[in-house]
Amino acid sequence: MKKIFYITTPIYYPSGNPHIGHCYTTVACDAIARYKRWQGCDVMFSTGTDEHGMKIEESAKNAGKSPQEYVDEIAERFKRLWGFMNVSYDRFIRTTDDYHKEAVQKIFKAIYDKGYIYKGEYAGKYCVPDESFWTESQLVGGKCPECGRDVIDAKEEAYFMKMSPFAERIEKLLTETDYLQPRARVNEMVNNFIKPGLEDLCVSRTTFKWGIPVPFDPKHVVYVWIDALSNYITLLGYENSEHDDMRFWSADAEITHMTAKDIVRFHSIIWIAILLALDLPLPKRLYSHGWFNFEGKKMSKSLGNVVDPFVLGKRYGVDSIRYQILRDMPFGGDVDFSDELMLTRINADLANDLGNLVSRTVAMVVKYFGGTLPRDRRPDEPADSELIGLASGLSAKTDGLIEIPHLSQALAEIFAVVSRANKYIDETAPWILAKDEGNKPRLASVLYNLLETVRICSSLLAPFMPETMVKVWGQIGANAEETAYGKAGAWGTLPKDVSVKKGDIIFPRFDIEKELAELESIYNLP
RNA sequence: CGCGGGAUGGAGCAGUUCGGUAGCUCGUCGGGCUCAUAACCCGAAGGUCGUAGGUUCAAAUCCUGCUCCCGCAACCA
Repeated sequence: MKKIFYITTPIYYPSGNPHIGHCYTTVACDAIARYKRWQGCDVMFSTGTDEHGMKIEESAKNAGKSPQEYVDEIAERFKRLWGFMNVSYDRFIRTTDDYHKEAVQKIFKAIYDKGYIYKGEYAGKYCVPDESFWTESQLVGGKCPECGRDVIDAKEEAYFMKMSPFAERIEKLLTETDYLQPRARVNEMVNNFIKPGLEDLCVSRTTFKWGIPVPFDPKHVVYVWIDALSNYITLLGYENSEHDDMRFWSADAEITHMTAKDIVRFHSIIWIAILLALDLPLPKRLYSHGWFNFEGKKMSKSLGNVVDPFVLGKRYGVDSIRYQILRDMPFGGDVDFSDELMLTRINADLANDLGNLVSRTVAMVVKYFGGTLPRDRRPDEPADSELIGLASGLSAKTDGLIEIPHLSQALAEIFAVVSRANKYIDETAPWILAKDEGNKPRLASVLYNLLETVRICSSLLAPFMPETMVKVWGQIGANAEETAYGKAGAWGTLPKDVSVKKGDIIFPRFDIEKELAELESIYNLP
């Protein structure tokens, strides 16, 4: 039976335009989803937008639009970006989708009927003119963060979900399994939230209307938790007839959530409580990655340093951007993003190492053999064995790293082999072999070994850079069958008399100084 | 004493679990090569691993104090 694999991005809050951070999470999921499909798994890859709440209501009002018009526009922008970035999601959920709203009401009711939800009072700081509740930590200098005026202590009726029945099982999941990755976050969650005692969770509000009404008490709307987190199951068909894919949320499914570190709490505590309340299986892994900081500072719109993925993708190529963000985001921590770092990475790895390797290999097959290798061969065990060993053992390594998922390291392993291949060219010096007709069989072996190495590396890179790797295959004469998962570890897959085809430069090299100046002027446009 | 993470050659990072000659990429300098995208290959310089102590035959790694940076602190990917 095929392995069932489900991977999710968070559903993004469309209070602004999507940026490089959204791109990272989504492209990482995309690479994993593509890799899993390539391995032959039954894959579901989901993303979407979280469209309810007070902020949306307000942003819409400020823009002079209805909330629905407003979110329609922004959801469209997210979809456009994912299309542009070649994100192969299977399903895009919007929390304003009818089937989702219907299912959330049923979920809310179900948890209520089990006795886990009760009516109580929400106490907080209230700004009278803005009609908004704030938490202590949201206040700016003790004042309303929106308008800067004084706030008062106030209470409102609200529904709460009990957390204590689940605390022990949540703690066990975090401390005794590999669910939450990286491990360092486990302490953060346990020490900050579980040890002090989980507070019951406010799951409804009455101060705004833009949300899903509580079915048995419609002056309340369902607050973010049950609404947004449930997307992971409603999009599979839970409590609705729109979809029928609950096999992805079964005990047989390998369920992976990917999020940035800021929403770890929601996925490691609240979401687990909801699932336990519903008696549903628990996901296998929550991978939380760090942030992109822009030259040391956190990205934010107010600092004006939000990186626009459309600009970068158009200028440098979508695959190059995909590669750079996945390669430079290490496991766990934050990373500094800068245009210079990005261009350096693209030049060094993609243009100089990989692109140039393809280019020089293909050029030699054309130059020395007219584009088609002869069948006569002379292998040389000692000289070839290291390269062949590394290349044919590569997929076993990346398989393991994708599993964890250490994407940056997986890419590093692949590029170590690319580098080894470049070195192999120097060691074997094909241009010298070419001078002696008697060495032609040896020369053919060398070039074949290079083509095979490129075939394996490009197959493994295809989930990360889907568009350009197809171009590579066109040049080295590889077809779909030869780049299949089963052939990634099989040396000698290309036909002996393989034909290559020279093509355009796959990854052009950029003049960094010039590009930095150009980008500067683009970003400084009014 | 709210919780957690970090500080490693000019830049960006790995190594810290379980102590044993300090590693990678970029940059710099020198050399090689000419198949290739001014690419590729080889070599070199450059670090008292934030700081002060402690444990040990031996500490980037373990322990203690301190300094600085960052995140979280109940809706920021």
